[in-house]
Amino acid sequence: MAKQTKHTQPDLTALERLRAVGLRPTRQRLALARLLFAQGHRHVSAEDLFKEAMAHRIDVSLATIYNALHDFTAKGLLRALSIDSMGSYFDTNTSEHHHFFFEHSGRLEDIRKDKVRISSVPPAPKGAEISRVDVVIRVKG
Amino acid sequence: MAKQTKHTQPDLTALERLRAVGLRPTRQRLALARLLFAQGHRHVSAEDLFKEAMAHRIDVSLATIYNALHDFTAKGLLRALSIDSMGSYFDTNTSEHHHFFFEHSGRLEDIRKDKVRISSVPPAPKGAEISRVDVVIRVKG
DNA sequence: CCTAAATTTAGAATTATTCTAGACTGCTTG
DNA sequence: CAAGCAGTCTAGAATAATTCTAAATTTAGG
Repeated sequence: MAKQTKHTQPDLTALERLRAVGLRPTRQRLALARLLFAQGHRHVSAEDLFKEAMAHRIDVSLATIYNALHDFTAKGLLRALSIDSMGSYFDTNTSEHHHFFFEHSGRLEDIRKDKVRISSVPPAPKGAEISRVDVVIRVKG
Repeated sequence: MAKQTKHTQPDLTALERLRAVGLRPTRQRLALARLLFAQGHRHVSAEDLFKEAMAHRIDVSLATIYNALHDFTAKGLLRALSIDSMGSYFDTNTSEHHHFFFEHSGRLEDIRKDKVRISSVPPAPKGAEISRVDVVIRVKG
């Protein structure tokens, strides 16, 4: 129970996480980071996080939620997802992985990278470089 | 030049397409279908199509553009895409295929199905059924 | 033609997100 | 530790994409 990959560091405190990426550990960023990374991996929208913060009596504005989500994403603490229209989601799992998307509920579920084998992809168009391959398995039912 | 798959029927008129899926061929649906399916496969936003219609002196409201895009999608004439946040796109290619997504420009490019080989996917969660597997290859540069 | 049901439309309303400008705060320095 | 500045936070206005509403129009059928 000591092994950690580059992308899974459950033991880091919110403060350590912010310091590690060079984000100033302000009161609100610390509080939000604690909410986001306390539990296992999650997919949250700005509104979700805002409500959660309110429930925890954390006084933070919606604008700050957006700022923090974007800052965290820019620094690699989160990964932005946009699978269905209307609304972005942020994934606390920044490691390489894929998703199930439940069409009726809009819910997302992680799929471990090794569960999907992509044995061939086309070469990147000239001048371009592949930055990521995202697989979304849409399910109904 | 006679072969056609279920999903590629370049010779159909707009009228035939609408009739085939049971949509009433109104003046505006016909005009929009002509714009959408005249040329090769495309990725258009509501705003794109609206501007294109205006350029062609087609008098249609933006609300109707949205209605038509959604109706066409529901009937399988289009496929909805949402890869980056802000803005949905509609793909005139409804056959099984994937996409390149150019991160800096936001442009999409189709990838033929056979160019991507997915040799294993996880089983659908119990009670669910896989409806589609979407692969997006994000490229930068 | 006449009617009923479907469609279109202008404009208001919603929703998600970003922007603005001023107030506040964390960090560095003296 | 006080001072100051850059970075951050916030309320509220502003934008942008999309949906809704209710009325006017059009299509399909007899």
